[in-house]
Amino acid sequence: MSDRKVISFENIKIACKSCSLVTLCLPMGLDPEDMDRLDRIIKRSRPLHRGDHLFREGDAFQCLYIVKTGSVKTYAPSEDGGEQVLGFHLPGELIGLDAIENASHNCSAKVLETSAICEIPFSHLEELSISMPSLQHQMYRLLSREISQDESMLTLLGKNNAEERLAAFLLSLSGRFKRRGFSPYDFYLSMSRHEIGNYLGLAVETVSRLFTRFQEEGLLEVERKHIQLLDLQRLESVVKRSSSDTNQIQST
Amino acid sequence: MSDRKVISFENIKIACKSCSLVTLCLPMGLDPEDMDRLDRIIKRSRPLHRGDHLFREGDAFQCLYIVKTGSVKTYAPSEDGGEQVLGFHLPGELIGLDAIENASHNCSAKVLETSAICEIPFSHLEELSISMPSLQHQMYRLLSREISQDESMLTLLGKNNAEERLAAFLLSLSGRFKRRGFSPYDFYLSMSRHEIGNYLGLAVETVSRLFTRFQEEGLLEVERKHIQLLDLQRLESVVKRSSSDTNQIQST
DNA sequence: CGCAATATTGACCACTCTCAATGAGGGTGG
DNA sequence: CCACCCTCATTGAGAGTGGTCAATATTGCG
Repeated sequence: MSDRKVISFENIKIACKSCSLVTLCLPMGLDPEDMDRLDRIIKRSRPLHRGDHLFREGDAFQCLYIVKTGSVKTYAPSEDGGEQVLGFHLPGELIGLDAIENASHNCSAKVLETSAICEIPFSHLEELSISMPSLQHQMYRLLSREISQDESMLTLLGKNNAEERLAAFLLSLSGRFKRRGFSPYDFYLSMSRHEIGNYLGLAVETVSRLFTRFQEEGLLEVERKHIQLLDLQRLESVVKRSSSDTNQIQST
Repeated sequence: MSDRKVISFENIKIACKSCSLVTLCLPMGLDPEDMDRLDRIIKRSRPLHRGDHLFREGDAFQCLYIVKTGSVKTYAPSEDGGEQVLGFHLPGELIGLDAIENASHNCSAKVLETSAICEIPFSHLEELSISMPSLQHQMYRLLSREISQDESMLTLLGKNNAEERLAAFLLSLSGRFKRRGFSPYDFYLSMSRHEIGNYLGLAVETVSRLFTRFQEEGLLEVERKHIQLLDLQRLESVVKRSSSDTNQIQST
């Protein structure tokens, strides 16, 4: 968040690519030449603005996307105009993995604020991964991680009450900002209360009330989109606390 | 699928393998030789019994598993003895994809009834996929499908009420049985009411009441574990109906 | 400046959970 | 083979969390 200033398209392009490389390669031991091959298939896109779509449900699947700056939400639209928010994607995060199976997107992706996004043509990536076992392995890992994340989200929605969900959500954002070198305590929510509620399976009003309550309890300070987490530890205890569920299944 | 009768271990082994091959290769155009290479890394396991674990949370990740006969549940245990059921796995379905990332399982898998399960050592599979692009592609697809499925589950938990969840659950089972050649109308639930409720984020009592109500409404007939779906169409309409949610987010 | 979208707050209500009691199977041991 | 026990399932009554509806800020944008 600090001193990064996007000056020209060329800068975006360079910054964008290196960011994507980090996401795709971090734990791999790629030699420089492979790195370069990978780099060459990553395309920058022009800066996108609030409301722009990366893709819509039903679009043919061409590319994976990596957020360089800004943020993106993915959501599943329903016939009647409603939607289920599936995720919020911050810098460094990959979008579109759920589209590989039927070669068409089954959710839509919309940018929440002015964002720089890299595109990676999947066919190229796949081809490249044939001759780069470490890239193939990394792809397996990225796909697998997505599954794990969805599973913990299932647990959140299945077992946790409203306050636990919101606390977990804030801690998730906090951790992801931290990992990317931003402040884990002080950040801006690029999504609306409505979208937060939708994502967490809660009504807007519930989200709003909880923000107020958390603030009263000294857990955080929130004003509009700006939020400061004052007590991460206590926030964590909110998540874990009432997981004292009676929903235990006896083994046989 | 029809006349397959498992008589001996040797038969199990053969049936088991071919089943796994179907799962792994169905949409691929594998030549016989590749098919054979793939076949050779698939291992049968001895028949497992109700309550046996395929793996537990924290176990080192070695194998993927494919259900040949029977059924398996995966679940995320929590410290306090509770758990979140993540899925029920029927014949032909793959288990363990979420473990690739950190090479250790982050959920447990327990068989619900006497079951035949195939093991596929992931390291072998991965190695094989290096020289078999179509296998690699199929792996990407399988992983991607898992993500899609989890996402639609997120929508179910986030937006749908109890009756919609149970109806969707039953229809999911129905469809999966049908695809495997079993009756989509008449089957046995190998999981308890408790486990169904846990999976759907509902209390046991709610599940029980809903079964009763669905029965009163003529949607189905249920006795203990045996269930007959009498009106798939009406069941579908139960799922779709009250998705007339007001939780719509205006585009900007 | 005014309208529209977003947030907040309150009152009320409903869906589902919790608690509790009863009933029905299924397995084990006498 | 039956009795007993334990788990699982069902049903009822009451309570609580969170949703719905509605009114009122507040903000942002044209």
